[in-house]
This record gives sequence, structure tokens and C-alpha cells, in this order.
Amino acid sequence: MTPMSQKLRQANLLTAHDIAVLDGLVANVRSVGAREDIVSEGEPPRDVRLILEGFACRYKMMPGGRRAIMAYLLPGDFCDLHVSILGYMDHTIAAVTPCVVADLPQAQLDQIIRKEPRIARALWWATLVDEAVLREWLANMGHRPSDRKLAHLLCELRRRLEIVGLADTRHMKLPLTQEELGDTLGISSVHVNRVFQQLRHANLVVTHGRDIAFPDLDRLEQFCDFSPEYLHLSYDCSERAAAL
Amino acid sequence: MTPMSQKLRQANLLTAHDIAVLDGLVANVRSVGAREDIVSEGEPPRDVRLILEGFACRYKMMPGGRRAIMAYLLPGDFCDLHVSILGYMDHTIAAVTPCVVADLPQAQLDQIIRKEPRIARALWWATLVDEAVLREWLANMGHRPSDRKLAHLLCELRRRLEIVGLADTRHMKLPLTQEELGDTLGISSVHVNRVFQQLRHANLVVTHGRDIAFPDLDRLEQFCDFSPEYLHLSYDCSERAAAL
DNA sequence: CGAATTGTTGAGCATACTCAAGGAGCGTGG
DNA sequence: CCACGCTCCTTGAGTATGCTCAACAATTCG
Repeated sequence: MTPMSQKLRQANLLTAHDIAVLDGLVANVRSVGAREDIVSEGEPPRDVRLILEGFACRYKMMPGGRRAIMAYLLPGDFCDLHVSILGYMDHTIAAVTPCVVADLPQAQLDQIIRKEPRIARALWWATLVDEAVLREWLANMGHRPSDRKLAHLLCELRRRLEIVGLADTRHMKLPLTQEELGDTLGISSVHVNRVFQQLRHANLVVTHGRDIAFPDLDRLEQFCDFSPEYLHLSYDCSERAAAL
Repeated sequence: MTPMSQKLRQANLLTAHDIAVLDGLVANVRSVGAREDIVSEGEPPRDVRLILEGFACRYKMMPGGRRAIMAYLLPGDFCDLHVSILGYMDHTIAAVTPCVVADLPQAQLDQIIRKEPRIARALWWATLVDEAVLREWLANMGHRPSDRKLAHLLCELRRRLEIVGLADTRHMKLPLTQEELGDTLGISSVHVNRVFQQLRHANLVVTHGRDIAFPDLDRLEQFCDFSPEYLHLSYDCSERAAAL
């Protein structure tokens, strides 16, 4: 079972047959170096990419050279399911850390969508979760002070990493620079630094290099008004976290 | 032909049969007063709502009573296509102006999605366009100064209203208060007012009450770096605009 | 016409930015 | 193993952008 079908199983919409069909698509696998583009803006729709390992992001370049990061992609996330439907890639996807990516043949996927309504629905579900996250980011970006913004982003990433077994309630390893966090939150890297210091000072986070520890996760989540409903994770992953 | 099928026709994915099937769903139509909620956060998935007339918005209430507006819904837009798939409404939808709304029976729609892959794909397309707009809003919100933010929002709304025949290249009627614009852009209404004055002073917009005129649309679009690709409107609507 | 909402203005303050310089950590090659 | 260079983090100082509060004018609606 790949991270893809693992993730889609959350929707509780797939049968064993569906999972086999989907996993059968994962054939062409390749490695991408850190900071390399995986899919570029304006590229014609070809294969659909899926992250198997690593940390990637969606971004747009803004006039003036600023980079707007609009999403982080973790293992099991599709990069560009929409391109096959929309027909135009309106942003770029890049690896943050070294990544392993699968290229799913567009034509085969199209056929599956046409013939397997249950799978089509599960894929639709996945894009809708992306959309829900985007709405939360929009609210976060525009309507919270920057200390809460940063805290909220940390809470979300911790939760999402927990699902794929890469974090627990007390720790996570976050391979993002303060510059990247700034490009995500719409604040300067200098300010990210200062806000991080506030959070540390309030004992909401403890950092050791790229390792972030959460001395009191409840307090942090309360601080930034984080509630994970928008991630649409219906199932309980506490056992998995406990097994870390 | 309803605004819904009109809009979905853009995707060029529908046959006459598909359009008839979709339009057949529009039976229960009702009016909603300005500022009334159409769908509330947490509501269980029942019918799917479609805007036929008027101006609505998605919003979330933030702690402290601030309201974050995350989308505007114009005639032909679905309110909550996602709820039937995601199973949980994570935000609220309210009428901005008086609206006419259709309630499409969930069960029937589900059946169509299962049996008519072409229609399912068109509906998926519609949600993906929403997602693309959301990405652009995120970039706009976080990474542009507030004069460009406001200008960009005006450009987008003008363009979208043009499609449904409610604006042309020189005018639009915008039924939004400065408070609402502020809740959308993440700035205070006082600041919206001041930024509006800047735009007027630069002769980028001319306002007469709720009427906004664009003396030089090209210059305005250039000013805020607006390029409409993200709206994924492939077809040409200049004839329609000319007929206004 | 009167009440309520929306738009406009001013003043003082908070938040976040830029520019710039120095420090810490890490990988590479001598 | 150390030295070097690179990237990233940290700090300071001065500035710009946007906020709040408050009052008043203009519109809109009943």
C-alpha cells in the first residue's frame, strides 16, 4: 500500500479492488533534489505527480521576486490532479527536501476516473480537502496576528506529519527555513525570527535546530485557535502516534 | 438554461443531455434576504445550494469577532458541492445582497455523480476553479501591498461579473461595503477607505456610490499584476460584453 | 422625514519592514 | 583535522504601513 491509497482510505470510500487499481498506477518513480521544480507553471498537462517521500510546496512568483508559498505537500499528496481537469498549471511545485515522486500516466488515470466512480469520488475528496486547507490558510494569513499565524502553521504541519508517522504530540522535524516560513505567512524572515523568539519565550515551542518540541501542545493549539476539523481527518491516529 | 449549466458549459465537457439532466435538478427555488445565512458551519450535508441570482459570500468567524470572507459567490456558483463529499461544512455561507437560491436534492445529485462520469467531471472542474481562485487570493492577501490587493480584488470581481453579464470593461456595480472589502482583504475598513482614495487619486477607479467605473482598465490590471488565467475562463465573452 | 448604516477624516500608536552587520552551524576540500 | 565558504539565524536601528478610537458627514432605507 502506497501513501496515496493510505491517505485516500481515510475517506472510507475505497474497496480493496479500488486500492489495487490505484496502487497499480505507481510505476514510474524518480528522485528530485531539494529546491528543484517538480512541475512548472504553464506546463501542459502530462502525467499526474504524487509525492511518495519528502516535503514539497506549491508556490507562485510575485512581481518583485517575492515567492508566495500556497501549500505544503507531504507523502501521499497529489501535486497536480487538477491539471488534467483544468488543463492549465497556474503555479509551480518544487521539492523542499529531496523527494521521491511518482508519475501517474494521465491517460490511465482519466480512464479510471471515467470507469470507476468510487475512485473518482475519492480523488475529488482529496482535492476538496486541499481546498478546505486553503480556506483555513486564507483566514490564517489575513486575520490573525503573526505570532498566531506562525503557531497555527506549526500546529497544522505537526498534525499532518503525525498522520504519515513523522511527528507525535511532542516533537516534529520541520525542514523549513525561516525564509520559507515567511514566504508562506506573508511576513519577512526577520520577523519570523522575532516571532519564533516570542513563542519560545512563552514556552510554547522549544527548538533544537530543525527539531521543534511542543512542551504543551494543548496550550499552543489554544493560543492560535487551532482546531483540526478543516483537515477533515475523520479517523483516530493516536495508536499510530503511540507506536512511534 | 440556468446560470449553472451556462457556467459549466465553459468546461466544454457537457452534452445537451448532460445540461438537461443538470437543469432538471433545479426545482426548489427560494429567496434569501440580504445578510441572511444560506448554509451554516457544522450543518449536516443535506441539499446542495446553487446561487441563481444575487451576491453571496463564504466566511468564517474568527476569535475576537472578526469575520474572514474567503470567497464571493455569483450566479451559477455552487455553495457547498463539497459538503456532500467531505461530510462537514467548515464555514458559513451568507447572502450579501438578496439572493435567489436553488436547493438541489443531495440524493439525486449523488446518483448523477455515480452514473454520469461526464457530469461528475464537470462538477469537479467547478470545484477546482474555486480552488484556483483561492490560491490567487492567498497570494494576493499575503504578498501584495494593500493598494494592489484592493485593485486586484476589483479586477477579479469585474471579470467574473462580466461573464454573467453584470459588468463590462468600463463599469461594474459592486454591492459591497468597505467593511466587507476589509474583511475580505484582511485590512480595516478605515484603511480600505484610504486606499480607495489613493486609487481614485491615481485615476485608476472612479466611484459613484456603489458604481465603480474604470477609466483605464489596462492600467489598473497592470498596476496590480492581474492576469485572469487563474480564473480558467477559456472562452471569449467579448460579444456578450458588447451586447450590454 | 428620521434612523441606521456606511463613508470620511484626524491623531496617536502598534506592528512589521528594510537594511545592515555579525554569529552559528555545516559540508567540503586541503 | 582544520579552514574556508555557504547558508541560515540573530540582533539593532530607523522607517513605513496599517490599526484603533473617535467624531462627523453622507447615503440609504423604512
